[in-house]
Amino acid sequence: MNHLEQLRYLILAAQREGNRVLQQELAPLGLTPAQSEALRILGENESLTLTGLGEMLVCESGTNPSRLVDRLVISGLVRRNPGSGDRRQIELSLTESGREMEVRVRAIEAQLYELMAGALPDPSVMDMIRALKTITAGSPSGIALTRRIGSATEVTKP
Amino acid sequence: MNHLEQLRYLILAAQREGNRVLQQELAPLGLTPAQSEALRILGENESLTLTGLGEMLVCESGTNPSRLVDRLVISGLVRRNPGSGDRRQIELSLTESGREMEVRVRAIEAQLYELMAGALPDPSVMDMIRALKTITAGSPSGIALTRRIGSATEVTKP
DNA sequence: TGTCATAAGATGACACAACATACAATCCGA
DNA sequence: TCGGATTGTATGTTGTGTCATCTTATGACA
Repeated sequence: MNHLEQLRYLILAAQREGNRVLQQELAPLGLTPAQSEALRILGENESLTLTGLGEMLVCESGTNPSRLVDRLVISGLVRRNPGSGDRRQIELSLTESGREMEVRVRAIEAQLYELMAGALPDPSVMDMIRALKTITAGSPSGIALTRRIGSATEVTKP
Repeated sequence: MNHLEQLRYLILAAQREGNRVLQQELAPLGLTPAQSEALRILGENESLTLTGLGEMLVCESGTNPSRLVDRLVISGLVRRNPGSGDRRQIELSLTESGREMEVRVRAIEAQLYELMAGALPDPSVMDMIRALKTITAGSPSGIALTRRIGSATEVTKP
């Protein structure tokens, strides 16, 4: 098996493992990893539209996350508000319960990152980030992530 | 967004992007990436059982790939043979058409690896492999990959 | 040898993930 | 301003991906 093939499968395996761990921790909250990603994004961005959310989701990049939001609405974590202005749009916002859940999600993710920090030395992390950025540059998921990072730094800026 | 969070999403994005490219190339053959992985494994291992195949699949690690095989059988690429010995088992083998398809899949994967080679310098690949191995060590997908690499080297050995 | 735990495979259920299509609201150019 | 293109959302379809459960065959042990 050549090195690049091995790398491809290792990336798949790492993704699966991260998801598996996250899923185990999120299950008691009745959440899936995809739902938690949406919650985090909605926690950081006030009144996104459905398309706006879809453009920041790394999972489900490309299509609109209508059904993902359906389940969050059913769970009482998200509200669909009629768009101000354009009547085709909806504006998404976290409910009170959704905001509480988002805090718990953050704590669970922090646990995962501690686990990763224990397994990976810092410089190795920076190297991987650089390499993976070149791989994903220009791809739908890569663009989604860039948009998301962009919006996150906006929030932390003064 | 902290570095490990970014790494987690980059791994997800890289996996999605690899899948997307592969899917585009495989679609004309009527195959999905998961199906192509199974074909490749069955091409390298004679008369695996369903569980045996499942233990080498990085995608779908954990459960048995009964339904994945269903579709390959329907497409006429794989045969389910009654197990010799244990009557609960089935033994999987590629049909003639399956063997041809597996050759074409190999060519398509080779294209993808050329694409990756163009984007990633060699030492960076080796670094990532080392880092990702530590992340996936002991996980179901990581174990599946180890098993698969093990069986592949067996084949190329004298 | 009878019985009970275990293993292989199939299948039901639910949630993605990616494609396509449908429908209504908006936009834009003649 | 009218009519067609475009956009935002919803939904149908197919194929995973994961968990749970079922059936049958095997194995182990009293």
